[in-house]
Amino acid sequence: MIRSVAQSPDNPEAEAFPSFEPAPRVARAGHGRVAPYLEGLNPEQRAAVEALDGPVLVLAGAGVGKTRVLTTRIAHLIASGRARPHEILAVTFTNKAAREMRERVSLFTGSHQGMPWLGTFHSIGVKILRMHAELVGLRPNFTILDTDDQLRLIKQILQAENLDDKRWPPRALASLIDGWKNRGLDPAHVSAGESSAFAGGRGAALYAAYQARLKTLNAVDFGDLLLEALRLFRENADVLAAFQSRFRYILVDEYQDTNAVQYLWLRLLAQGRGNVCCVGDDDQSIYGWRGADVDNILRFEKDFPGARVIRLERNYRSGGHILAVAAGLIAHNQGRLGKTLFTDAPLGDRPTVIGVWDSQEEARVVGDAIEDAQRHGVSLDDVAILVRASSQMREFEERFIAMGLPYKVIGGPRFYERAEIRDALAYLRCVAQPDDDLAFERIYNQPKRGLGDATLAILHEFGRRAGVSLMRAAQMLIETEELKARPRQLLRDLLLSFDRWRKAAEEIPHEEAAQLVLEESGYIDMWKAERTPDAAGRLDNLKELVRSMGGFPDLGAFLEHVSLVMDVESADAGQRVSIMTLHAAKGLEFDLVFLPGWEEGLFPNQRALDDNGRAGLEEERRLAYVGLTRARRTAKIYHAANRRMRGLWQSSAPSRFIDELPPDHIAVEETEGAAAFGGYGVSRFDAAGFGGRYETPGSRRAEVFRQRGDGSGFGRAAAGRSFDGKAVVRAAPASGFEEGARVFHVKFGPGSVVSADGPKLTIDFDKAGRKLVMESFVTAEP
DNA sequence: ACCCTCGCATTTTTT
DNA sequence: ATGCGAGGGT
Repeated sequence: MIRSVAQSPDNPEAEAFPSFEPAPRVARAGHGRVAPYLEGLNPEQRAAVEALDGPVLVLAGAGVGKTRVLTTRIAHLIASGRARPHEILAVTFTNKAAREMRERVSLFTGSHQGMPWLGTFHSIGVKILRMHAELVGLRPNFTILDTDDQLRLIKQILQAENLDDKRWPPRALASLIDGWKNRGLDPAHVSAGESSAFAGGRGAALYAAYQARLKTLNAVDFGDLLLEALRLFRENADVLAAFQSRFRYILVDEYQDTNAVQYLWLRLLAQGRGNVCCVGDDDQSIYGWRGADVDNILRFEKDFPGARVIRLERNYRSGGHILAVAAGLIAHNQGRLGKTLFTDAPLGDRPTVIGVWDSQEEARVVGDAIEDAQRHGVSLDDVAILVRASSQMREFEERFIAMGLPYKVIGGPRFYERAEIRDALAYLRCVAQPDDDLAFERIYNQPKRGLGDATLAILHEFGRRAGVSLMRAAQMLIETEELKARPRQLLRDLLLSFDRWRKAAEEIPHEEAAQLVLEESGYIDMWKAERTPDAAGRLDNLKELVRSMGGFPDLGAFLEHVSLVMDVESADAGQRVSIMTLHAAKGLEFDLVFLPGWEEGLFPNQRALDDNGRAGLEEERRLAYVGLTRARRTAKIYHAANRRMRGLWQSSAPSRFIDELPPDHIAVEETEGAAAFGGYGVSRFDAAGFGGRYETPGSRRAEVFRQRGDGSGFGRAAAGRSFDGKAVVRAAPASGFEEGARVFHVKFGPGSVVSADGPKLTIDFDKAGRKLVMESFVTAEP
């Protein structure tokens, strides 16, 4: 609810966030005076900072100063003498969040005092596993496989089992294993029922084979970083006890995103001192599809009896209308902890719902709106387009290129996932860890050096029987007659090179060694010789890779960083509009937010509904909530009556979420294209005998669902009103017009057809000039 | 070893 | 539509 609309001059967030410098001096708390870092917190924030002991759940809605509370809490723990930095465990999900927290904590504590146990779940998992690797059957220098390696390994296992990879795709097994690991299941605990989901009941056995293979490779995948850490604690009470007493205080960020393993792992640790503080927002739980379990946060008070729950509901980001709309929408979800954002800020702009004719018009009007905002002094950096699916991005990109509007796409393919970077890293891995078979396989004939599958098969076979890695197998085989002369020589050359590179790595700075490896191996030359347009970019990436190694003490540290971080910070110059998915937008904020594609099927996404029923719908709704709450000043929602999906045009109904927005807080607009259609086009259809159905979005949706006959559970009456007459949805009549045909358009008058593209006609109108119009608006000239 | 064609899927993504 | 991967042909 909007509690007050008076403008507050002392918005603590607005003042304290951008200007943290100079770093507040850490004063001793508890001398009667309030420690300076506590000043400027609102009462709830302050309660969340000061409730140090016992379990605490901080329900932090969007834009309530969550990060500030977390970092201040850490500062308070240290300043009050409750814990020293190395006695605090602070976990986040993303590297970005960890980095941000580390930076802000260091402003309080002074940069010399690091927080060794502040990091992502995975990085902390690695750290703990390296300390006790042997207890889970690994050597301390184990390698961390990325998804690519993981998949290739699974492929090999399926091949060894003679499974048809058409029928049983490796990807499917990979995601099953991933899911099992997310839920804390090792192969022995996978139920027969679940196991039957793959290769006729062999799922669990294949999982076991995969785990065994990882162990022989001395490797772990991402899931293991959590699962093995859990196993370590479960099977070694002494190790667990040591960590329980080490971590006097535990903080968890984004608790709503935790999965089962993370939860179990945390719970074990928290059972020690009991000082666990989880911060999260059940309304922003949008990662259920990758194992996050909202129930963890919903169950917190049960899991941790006597837990204190603190709600942060004072929002410092958005105007009152935006918050009211977001609140009205999310209120349609059941199973929430319940929390309503409010603000002292003015009501501000009403979120606008805009109906457009099709996705091209959508891109056009969004582009125009951005240019308009730009003219009014809005920086492009403060503008974002948040889409449900990345396939929606293309149309915006095309339009923005055409109009010369600078943009950036957030969350495309990541740096360390590029093929050339993976290849280069594979070389470095082979240098650092000669037994890294997956790395060796990747580069042993890359660039082409005449070593083919046949030789590799021999190495595999020999290595397997001798129980040694591929590199060692190669070393042994070049001494014998097993291999034909030519491959033997080629292999010998390669091994000699690696010996040389390893020596170099010890003697010269590692980035120079890396450069040497990439040059001498012919890898750089391979790309230089390639004359495809993207080769230059790849060479740049390789340069960037080598350059980025400079910041690390040695090759091993660099490789560890890479496997955990998987991305580099990119510095980009100039103002740009951001285009990203709603998922990628979580945690960000913009003055002006565009939310296109609010149509049934796309958003809420049909697949989410089909796969997960009401839970899926509610997660979609949370996604909508996340999108709306990104906006500081203005949110614009679009729905198109027609959209090209998978190559063909489909008509679509406005999203049910639009009906759920509180009508008093939104504004409704429609563009000419949509208006003409819904407006006086209808009577023409009637006259023309098309039997034009005049429908509300709601009735149309009802019909769509009736036809579909699904049971996804959307019987609930729409809470809002519908926007009558705004978007009539109809399939385009089938008949066509010949090129050159004389036609009459309700708005543009007479003209001649130039060309047709499906239901869209390009027409030279006698008076209005050339226009692209929908066929359904024209009739043959009388 | 390379190229071409065919078939297939196509929500969201971190570590 | 489009792009990616596998498989087959040259």
